[in-house]
Amino acid sequence: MKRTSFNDSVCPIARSLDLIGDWWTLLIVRDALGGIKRFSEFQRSLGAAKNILSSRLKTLVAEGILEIGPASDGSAYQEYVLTQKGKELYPILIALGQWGNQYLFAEEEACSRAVDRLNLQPIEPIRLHAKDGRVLGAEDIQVIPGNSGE
Amino acid sequence: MKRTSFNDSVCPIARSLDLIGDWWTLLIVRDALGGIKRFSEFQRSLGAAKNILSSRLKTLVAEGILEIGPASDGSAYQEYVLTQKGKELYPILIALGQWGNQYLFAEEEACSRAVDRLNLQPIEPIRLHAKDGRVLGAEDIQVIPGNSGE
DNA sequence: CCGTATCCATTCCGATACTG
DNA sequence: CAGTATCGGAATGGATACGG
Repeated sequence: MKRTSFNDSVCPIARSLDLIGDWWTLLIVRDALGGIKRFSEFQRSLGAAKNILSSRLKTLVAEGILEIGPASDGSAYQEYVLTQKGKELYPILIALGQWGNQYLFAEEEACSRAVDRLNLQPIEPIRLHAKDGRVLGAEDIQVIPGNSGE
Repeated sequence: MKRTSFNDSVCPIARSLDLIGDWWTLLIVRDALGGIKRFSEFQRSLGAAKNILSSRLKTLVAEGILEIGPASDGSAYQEYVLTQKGKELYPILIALGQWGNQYLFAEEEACSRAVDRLNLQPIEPIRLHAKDGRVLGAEDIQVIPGNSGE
């Protein structure tokens, strides 16, 4: 039996998780956002085996999150760059990072973080806004099912 | 060999993914945010087997994302409610939902969505802000490593 | 109704060896 | 350097049966 797939679920969260909800893919995207482009760089940064890195990159390309381009430096090899669709995953990564930073690290534990490139200042915590500008907390949000509850 | 664990990584994204980066847990949190509390309700909503639901709930409780309380209705059974730590996962879910909604659904395909509870209006797209108030896009963000690149 | 225990198929992950 | 091929072990996921 296979894992149940969510790609025909009416819930966009479920459908997203079906694509990127595994342990490696979002880390690959994280590194790609950080400017990593080459196979060996991914491998070194992630510490993943080559075969699984290869397969993940392949599916990411197939899904239109990464695309393969010619190497920017002289070398004859390809490189992997994010598409627009892939770049737009960054709020998810930042949200994960902020949550992890808050709940999974000790006070002054060494910890990488995403910052404003311009001045290297930390990014403001994510806030969700309503149409009228109110800030929305967890209790202010409700889920309207598309059809079924799933 | 086991999966490599990221819980001692210096990257908060990796550490978060180590906890919640699997296919079921975030969906459980999604349902919990939607007000689901009982075992059978989770099971019906998720369509997951009882044993795997049971194990996921157990680890979520162990991690302090859910906690077990007495049933609010008359019944003698327990129920699972989100802790603060668990509730604060909602930006991640919303980010996933917004991304999925934009890139994984056809124009007018039926699709569940999270809305402002007060007036059932859609939530504004997530924007990241710098300390000085600028809106930050994917290119405006940089990752500063804690120690190693991982 | 709320889970736990067991079983089996599938998948995943990591190491290694190999090709161009 | 950039992958592919293969292999064994581990964990996962699902169905079912069982106990409180």
